[in-house]
Amino acid sequence: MSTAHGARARARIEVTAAIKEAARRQLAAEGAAKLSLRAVARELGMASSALYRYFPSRDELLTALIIDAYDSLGEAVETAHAEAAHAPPARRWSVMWEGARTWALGHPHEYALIYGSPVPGYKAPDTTVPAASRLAFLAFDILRDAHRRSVLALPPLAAGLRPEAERMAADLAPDLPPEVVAAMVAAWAELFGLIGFELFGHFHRVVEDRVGFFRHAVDRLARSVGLPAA
Amino acid sequence: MSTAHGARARARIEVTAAIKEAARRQLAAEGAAKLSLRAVARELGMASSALYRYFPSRDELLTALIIDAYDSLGEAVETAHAEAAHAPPARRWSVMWEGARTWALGHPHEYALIYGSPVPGYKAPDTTVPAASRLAFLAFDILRDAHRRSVLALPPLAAGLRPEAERMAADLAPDLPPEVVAAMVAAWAELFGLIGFELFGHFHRVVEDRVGFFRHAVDRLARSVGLPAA
DNA sequence: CCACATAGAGAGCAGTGCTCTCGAAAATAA
DNA sequence: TTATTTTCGAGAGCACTGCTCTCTATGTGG
Repeated sequence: MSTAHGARARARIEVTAAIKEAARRQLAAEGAAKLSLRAVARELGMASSALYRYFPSRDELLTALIIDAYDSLGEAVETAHAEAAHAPPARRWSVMWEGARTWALGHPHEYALIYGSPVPGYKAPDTTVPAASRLAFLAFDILRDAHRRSVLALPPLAAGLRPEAERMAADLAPDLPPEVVAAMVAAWAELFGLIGFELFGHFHRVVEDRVGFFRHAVDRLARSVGLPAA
Repeated sequence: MSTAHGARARARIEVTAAIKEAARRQLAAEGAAKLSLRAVARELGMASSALYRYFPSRDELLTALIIDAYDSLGEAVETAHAEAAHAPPARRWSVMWEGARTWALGHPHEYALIYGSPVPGYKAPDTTVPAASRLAFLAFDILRDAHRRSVLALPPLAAGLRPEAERMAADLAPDLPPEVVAAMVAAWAELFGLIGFELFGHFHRVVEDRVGFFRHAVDRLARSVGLPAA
């Protein structure tokens, strides 16, 4: 068991959680750039040096918050999707991406942390990969459902890209057609492009009906990955 | 004339340019987070306080760099596009977006500055708008060309989004069909989603053939805005 | 019980953005 | 030309940052 070897181990995970909680509050309020270890320590009433017993550096704390943000997004999307879990694939697709957008609008700084510019130098530690994959897994699950129901069309695929598409399919979803997997990866990036543009102000004075615009794009991208019209 | 009222005014713009140049070097080398006014001053051999005669704050310096980055991107894309200026619209479309991607890969930190997460609090000053619009202008120009040649198809448009599309068209490109304008805005965000994902490492271990993948997406998005196949 | 590992405090270092004052130099007015 | 005002740069200083030490209590495993 990794739980409660004693009062000390228990205290450690409690303090770790408290640090992350305070840091997350600060992150949500001021953004990653202004997240200060000293301020976190101050809020918790402890010396700033003591914080280094739990996180060896500011970047490590940020990495922990990044993983949490991925999980938070994944959980929010899964929750939003749950009530449409038995709906047709196209509907599930819409619901999941609208869930993603809603989470992003509600957690702009967390979103910026994971899908904006990488904060420190350049490392995206491999530890973030599993948390980051939750969304993609759900999307592939929806596509698999459509495939099973034989309502999944094959998106066009340039001949030159076929080997790459087959490689991606083998890695990500061997039971789906390569055309679909390649289209899905593109749609994935494009959807976060839409969300990011809205969130970071690039639609300022350009798009007014944000909800309608996003919904329309989600629909179009659904067809681009082979899903039938909603 | 705003030029050279005297040696003083001339010196001022020279020093201003030198500051921006040093700052840009530091930005390209270390990223926006590590851009330090004191380091810039040190590099120029002047007191850090003297720098405040030229830029009232670090954020103002960053804003200046943001505008420069937009201009740099716009110029790079226009230059790349120039040699295909008389090619068919679909070819011009491909060339311009590949130019955008190339610039982004060559200037990752500048790209992060303008299309990544907004750096300070949240303001995207209106002064950045004209520089930021150069790309969109070029894209609309290409679409206008296709429209004039009668090779521009009408993308599908949900009935509910028509008013919004008409509003966008009136604002951005009154001589283009609303369906095209709406599709173009979406494609614009989606293309930067693709570029950003590649640049920020989200395609790590997912997409290998980055060039082919991007090219394919650009082609697909060309058709999504009504351009004929290349 | 005791040696050991651990958590926390406090001081301190090098760095940051930014503000202030003060002297020199340039531009302008008389 | 002389006098005045504006501008520029330097230096000191403030409050803050991340991070590294050393030192002292305090739980923990043998």
